[in-house]
Amino acid sequence: MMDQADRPRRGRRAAGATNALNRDKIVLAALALLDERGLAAFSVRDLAKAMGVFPAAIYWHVPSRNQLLAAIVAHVLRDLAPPPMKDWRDWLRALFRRYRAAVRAHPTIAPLIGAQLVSNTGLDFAMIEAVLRVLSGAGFEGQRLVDAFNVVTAAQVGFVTLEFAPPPPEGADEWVDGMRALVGSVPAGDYPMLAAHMPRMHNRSFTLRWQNGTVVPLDSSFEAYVETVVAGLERLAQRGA
Amino acid sequence: MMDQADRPRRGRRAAGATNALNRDKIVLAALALLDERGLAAFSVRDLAKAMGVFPAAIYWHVPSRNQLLAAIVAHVLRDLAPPPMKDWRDWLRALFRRYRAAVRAHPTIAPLIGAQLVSNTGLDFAMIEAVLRVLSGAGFEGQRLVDAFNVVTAAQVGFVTLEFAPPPPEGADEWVDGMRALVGSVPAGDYPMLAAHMPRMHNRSFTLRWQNGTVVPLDSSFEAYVETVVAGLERLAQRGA
DNA sequence: ACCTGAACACCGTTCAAGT
DNA sequence: ACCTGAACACCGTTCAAGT
Repeated sequence: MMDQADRPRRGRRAAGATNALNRDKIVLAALALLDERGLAAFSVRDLAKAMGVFPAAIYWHVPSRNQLLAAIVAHVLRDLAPPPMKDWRDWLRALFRRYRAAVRAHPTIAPLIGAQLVSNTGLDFAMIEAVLRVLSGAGFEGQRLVDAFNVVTAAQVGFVTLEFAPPPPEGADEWVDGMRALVGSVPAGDYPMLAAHMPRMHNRSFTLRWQNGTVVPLDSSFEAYVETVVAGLERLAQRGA
Repeated sequence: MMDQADRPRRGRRAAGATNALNRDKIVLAALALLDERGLAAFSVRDLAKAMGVFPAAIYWHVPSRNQLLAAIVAHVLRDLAPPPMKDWRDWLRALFRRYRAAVRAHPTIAPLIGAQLVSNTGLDFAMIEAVLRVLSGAGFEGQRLVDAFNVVTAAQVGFVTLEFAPPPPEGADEWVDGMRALVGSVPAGDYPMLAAHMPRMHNRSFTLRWQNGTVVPLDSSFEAYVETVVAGLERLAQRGA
């Protein structure tokens, strides 16, 4: 959205000066730092240190920490649109799986996705167009098409955001132990369903786990989620005017 | 999960000393501050100031800022389980709508929901049991029941997290203007579907808006989302063994 | 144009000391 | 038991100054 990096470059920096700072390098270095240490530990100052530069240097290329994080998210989520397919259901399935794979490759960004309206640095017109076309092919029109677009976007984000929600800071063993104990101490009298299914649920379902999707992926649940959304949209399309 | 507030109270504080600090009062004051100024502006120090106390006083009742935020989320999301209903579809619809209403009442907490695994301060066994029972009544069993539980949990969070994602800090008028301009400048030749539907989408669909759900609620899309998930689960239940 | 060096106005959290 | 007062080790961001 037009920042310093878009200004014309008339500098006389020689072609060999490959160690110059720029926005892309900053984004990549920041992403590497995030992958390594997590979001909670990420700071512009540490990023500057890692790049061998003063903190203020970062701010010549990037307007703020928040916008930097938005740019990182946009980078991780670029090129998600699947190639054209015959069946719109398959295309949506592919989209959801690609999205999950992208976040899984950089799971520390998961909480950033719903964190800001500003994630539009991408504002991927091609992506939106592709989703609209596919949903149109499924039979949606007018406001119902717009609603279906919003459904797809929300569905894309929902499961994955939760699956890769960050665990407590390392060394919080008390929390892990407490969580295990709590989950292991469900009174079967009061909660028979929960007690009966606990072997399958403990550390393997939302709100009953102490590790996130990087350690314990919820593959079968994710596939059920994808099928739910696809089947639901199919039904919604049939109901249409 | 057992913190200072759970210790036995043997103090001789008189019954009239109603201005004493405690965990509940801190949670409520913090929530009020969040509602007022937003998450980005929230600090423990400001909270202490607002309560007429030194920052360190907060830390006698609450172990950390993060745990305080988790407690706030748990408070906002308490008592979400709808009363028993004849039709499991109606029960799920009611759950999703109640969840949205709860977040809508305190929208600044939206980004916190997927932000931590530690939101378990609640760990609402009753809620989990209710969802399991309802889904069991719908025909899910075993691992498929667990998957369906995860689908419901993820679906609950997905749309609402996006709908109420925080806007950029106030005074960022350049961003709003830029966003408007960008959304208004879609080349119809390259993106015909997008251009055709722009009147319905601009500021009213994800990634093409500059205000969030507190200002522009996406009611019809949310209802479509709910129907999608319910219909999808219905289909999934029928497919079952 | 791009970066240094230093400063400003904050943070969350800890800890000895008071009562 | 509960809070004060002060300190520690950080932050994001700005800005004059250098090259």
